[in-house]
Amino acid sequence: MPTIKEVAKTAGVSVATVSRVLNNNGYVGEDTREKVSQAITELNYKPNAVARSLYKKQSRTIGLIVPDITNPFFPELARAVEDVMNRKGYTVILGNSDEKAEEEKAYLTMMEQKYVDGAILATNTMDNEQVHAFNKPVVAIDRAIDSTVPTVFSDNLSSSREAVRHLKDLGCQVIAHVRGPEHVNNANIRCQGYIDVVGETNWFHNGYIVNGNYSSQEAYQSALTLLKDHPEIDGIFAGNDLMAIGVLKAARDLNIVVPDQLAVIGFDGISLCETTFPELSTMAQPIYQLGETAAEMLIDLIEQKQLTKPYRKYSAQLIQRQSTNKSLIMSAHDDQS
Amino acid sequence: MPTIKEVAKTAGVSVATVSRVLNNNGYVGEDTREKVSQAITELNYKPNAVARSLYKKQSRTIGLIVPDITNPFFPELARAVEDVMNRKGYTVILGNSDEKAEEEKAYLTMMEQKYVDGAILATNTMDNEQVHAFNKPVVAIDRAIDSTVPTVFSDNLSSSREAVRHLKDLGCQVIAHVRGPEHVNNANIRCQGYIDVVGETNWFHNGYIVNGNYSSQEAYQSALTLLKDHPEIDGIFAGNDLMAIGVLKAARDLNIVVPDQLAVIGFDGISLCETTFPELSTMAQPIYQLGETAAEMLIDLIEQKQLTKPYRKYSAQLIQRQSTNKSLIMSAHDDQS
DNA sequence: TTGAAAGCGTTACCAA
DNA sequence: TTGGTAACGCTTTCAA
Repeated sequence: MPTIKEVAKTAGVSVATVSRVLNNNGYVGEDTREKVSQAITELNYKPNAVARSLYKKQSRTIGLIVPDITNPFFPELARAVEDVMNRKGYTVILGNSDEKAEEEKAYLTMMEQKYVDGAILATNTMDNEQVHAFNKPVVAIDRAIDSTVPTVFSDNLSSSREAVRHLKDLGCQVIAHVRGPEHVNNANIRCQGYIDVVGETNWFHNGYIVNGNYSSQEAYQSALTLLKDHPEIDGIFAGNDLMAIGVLKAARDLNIVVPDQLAVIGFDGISLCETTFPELSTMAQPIYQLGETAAEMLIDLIEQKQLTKPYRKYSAQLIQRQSTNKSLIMSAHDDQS
Repeated sequence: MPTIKEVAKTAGVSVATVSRVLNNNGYVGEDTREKVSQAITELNYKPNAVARSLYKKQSRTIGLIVPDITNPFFPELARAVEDVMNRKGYTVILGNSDEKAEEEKAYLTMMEQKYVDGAILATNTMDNEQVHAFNKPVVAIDRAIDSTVPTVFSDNLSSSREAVRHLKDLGCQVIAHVRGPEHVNNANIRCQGYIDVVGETNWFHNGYIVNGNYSSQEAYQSALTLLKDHPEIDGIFAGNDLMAIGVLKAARDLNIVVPDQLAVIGFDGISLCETTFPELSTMAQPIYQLGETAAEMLIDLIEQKQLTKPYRKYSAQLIQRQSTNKSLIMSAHDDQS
């Protein structure tokens, strides 16, 4: 790879001049500019980004840390982030934290050492201390780290309420909840939304809340027990789609027909929902948009622009599919009669 | 962030000495080493990776280019790559190419400018010229770029044959194929595998091959037409799982019962297969392993170790689930009788 | 065993 | 309008 020096030499000018035409600043005579441009194309010169970074203390690189890219929620998010970053000339470093604090910490130090310009953290185990020790712009996705960290997230509370209300509207009498892990903030909020809607009913008790740890497998097991112990349940709100899929499986194994004996709704809006049978209703977060917004905010932060709104709350949208389809329930009843 | 200079100063030694203890090479007296270590921890010093890169012309960073991280095949691959890279102290840059040659080219030049140490290319549109212009170690995944580029891939030919043979063994009489895009190498090979097995049968003609472009949607449409036009079809081999899911949907819409009226098998082994109904049989590639191997090969290449085998072929494994489950077919017939 | 200094490829300041 | 040069933070050679 040719360096700026060689370009200067073949153009017969100094490196300073080459640098000027490269960055398009300072005065450069029209003819010299021409000579330099020629030399550049002739040598197929590409500026060395590392040398630039060293001097400028920035790298046009950002870090994206997710718990696990294998979790279907994150590829779409990552794609959105990468799309806007790429468009703006930034490069994305990807890290899987598995929600482990030490992993996240390791990524952050690595990023500092590499002069990363900022980071997007889609993670639930980062403490404020670490984030502030990381002395660069950060945007949190999906969870507020603390009030000083710009955040983009979904309105988990009202959306989960809406999900449960949807089940109610369908005519469900006894609605259970398969919740996510207790150490995950949004899981707690979604659970709260559920309680908000059904907590005061006369049938409600805590036994209707079981933990599925945001995992399809675990939700399957929990739902199996739950549905066996409580045949009266005719609606389930799962804290995410993965768990809802587990619930669907459990119902099938128990010969419980969804939606007519049991309505099921999930949360997140991952594309998996369309491949299940019956297709899964869900409170769909605008995943791509979340990622896009986070990326745009981070860039503004990096470029020292003022953020108009450091907190960006989106609401999830009810997508009704077969797993809570009333007309489907009706026709099923019709068939039986 | 403190620099090596400050460390040297507080330790009362030269930067050269600090560098020596940092890299653990050259002679350093026991007592000086101690002093330096103290200073390092005292200042919480972290070496500047960019400065290092500039000097060493390497960055402990590799690039991973995939067509689209949103395609369920790639998160697992990416995860595998990231896992081994992370373990070995490398950082992963992620790029989505959308199979566009110019995007890929742009990523490669960016990577050169950043002194990336090598790249893993999971892509189908890279021409040899570009790859060789990129003057760094490269490992291809899923497609041989050319014989000089180390590659890890699945044995698409024999695996697709096995898939079709599986359908035959089940007793399928007329087997169709929903193939992937024509410009994608492995799609052609998988199609060839299908032809190898059924091409000589008396019922076969080209109308039984339709294109689904590796997309669930398009496969759905194609399958709809195919199944309507050819009710005699009782087995479908789809070129990937996504398309198989589309086929499943089409069958459902046409009230064709899988597996007893129509057996369906996919290819890839993405986790989606377990969430469909009926659960999808597939030729499962060892996706994680492919990624792992590619990553390990790349590291060997970077560290100038001799590759024992520059071509690594894995065979996909038949995973039989409900969509081709014979006993299930049997019991279904029993039920009807 | 240690230090001085050159060099990695840029940018930006100061002079000319 | 241009060039010389210090500086970015590190590694390594050479000398001491």
